[in-house]
Amino acid sequence: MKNLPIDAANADQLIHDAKALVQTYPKVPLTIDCVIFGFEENKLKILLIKSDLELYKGKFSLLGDFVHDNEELDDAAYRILKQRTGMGNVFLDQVKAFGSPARHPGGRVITIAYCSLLNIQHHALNIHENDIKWVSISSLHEMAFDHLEIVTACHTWLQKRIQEHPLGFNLLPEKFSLRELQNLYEAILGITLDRRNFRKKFASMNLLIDTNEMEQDVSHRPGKLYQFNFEKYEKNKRKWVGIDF
Amino acid sequence: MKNLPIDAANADQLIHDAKALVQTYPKVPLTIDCVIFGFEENKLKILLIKSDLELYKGKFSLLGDFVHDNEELDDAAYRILKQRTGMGNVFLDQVKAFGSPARHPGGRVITIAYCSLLNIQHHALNIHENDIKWVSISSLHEMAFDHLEIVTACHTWLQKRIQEHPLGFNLLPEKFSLRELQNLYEAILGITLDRRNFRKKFASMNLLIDTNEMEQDVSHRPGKLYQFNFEKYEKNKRKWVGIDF
DNA sequence: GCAAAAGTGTTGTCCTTACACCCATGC
DNA sequence: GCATGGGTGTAAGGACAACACTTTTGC
Repeated sequence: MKNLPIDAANADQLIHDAKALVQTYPKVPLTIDCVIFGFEENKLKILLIKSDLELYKGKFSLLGDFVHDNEELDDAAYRILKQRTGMGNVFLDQVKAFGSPARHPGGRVITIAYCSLLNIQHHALNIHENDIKWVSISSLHEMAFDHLEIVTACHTWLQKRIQEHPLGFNLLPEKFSLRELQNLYEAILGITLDRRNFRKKFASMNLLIDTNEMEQDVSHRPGKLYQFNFEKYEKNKRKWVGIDF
Repeated sequence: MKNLPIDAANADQLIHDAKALVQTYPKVPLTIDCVIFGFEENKLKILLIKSDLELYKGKFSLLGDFVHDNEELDDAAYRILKQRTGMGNVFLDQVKAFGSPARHPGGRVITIAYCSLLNIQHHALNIHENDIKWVSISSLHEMAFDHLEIVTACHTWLQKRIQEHPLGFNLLPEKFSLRELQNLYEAILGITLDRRNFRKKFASMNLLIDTNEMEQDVSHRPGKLYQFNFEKYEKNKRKWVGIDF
């Protein structure tokens, strides 16, 4: 189907009409909240800040901000992440919108939750502010607003995604041992895995590059260090078909 | 951690402060768009309306509306669905928020896409309006706004979900033949499946109830009709662990 | 009797699971 | 030499993929 060309004056009029229409729409405040995951001491952690709202004094809150005018949602999430951590080029994905009318005591605020994964030990990571902390997810029982619900949703999302996509490597140093990788999976999924089968599984994928380096400063036999072959993974992504529920 | 009780006057003050804060937040229009899937003539279809915006005259648009004050997002999606189809108690799930500044020609409008599955032949389905149509998803190449992108995201979402959860039954009559079920999977996934393996797969799940009824009015050997055992499924949901990418 | 789809089983391959012992290193 | 975790192989069972013929019904 081809449309006839619309002359410029008419197009202007139509856009003017569209703008007038949008003016009549009700408006709500819109924020982004980032659930920033890290992995440290074999624990899954999130980057949190003490709530700046007096009403939630002492409680932890997610890192968030409004979405600016003319800013893409993804860009807003990146901006928040960069402002708070100093790191760019980080894994980030939208998870879910939360918009319960009562979720903010000051009136309705819609928030879109983004999930981010980064390596806590990364050199570029740069957390100035005093009251920003890495908090173990298992120790979180209370948070400001509905942020515990948001964290739970993101954790569930992560548990699922990490089994289907090689996200977990974003939480590890560039070079890591198989033990670290397994600890990561066990921490996120909350289960224990058979070591031999775990190693066989990753060996059979042929997506780990042997760096010919070994762990340093460990008080036992050092393990080999690997890198994940993102390039190869991208080329051979599996087409996933299999009914299973 | 226990907090000391806060006296009522102080609490009022804090809430007042919170409200004052939220007043300062920038606001944007917020809508919900519903991608309503149906299955008819062995094709996956979506319920669409001709755009009411002059600028997109003749193009199809998703069914959407603003979110009302004090309305849960999920409730808003249900409201839109009910208004347009007459059906309640329908599968509905949030898929993704779309908020590109340029997605609406009249200015920034955030929309949250919801995905719904219903049975086109269901008696309660009640579509009055003339310009609302079931459109085959494979015939969609152009839509108003960014709605084609939204539809694509929902289709991808559905392809994934239908393999992991028994959603597909929402698109079929209560009683259905295995052939219909297979056609549904093939249409949604865009692949062909081995008939014997497909039947074996569902037989081994033990989640189909044999109704002892047969297809009527078919010009060949009639097939058995089954119902899905939602109750049993809910009881025995599999705990899904398996790294695979 | 013919067209059209229903219904059914077997085999080989692959993946997953369960499980136990020796090895390298630091102390 | 001992503690700690690294590294490896095998066998059994289960799931999946490939594949062809007979049966029932409408016309």
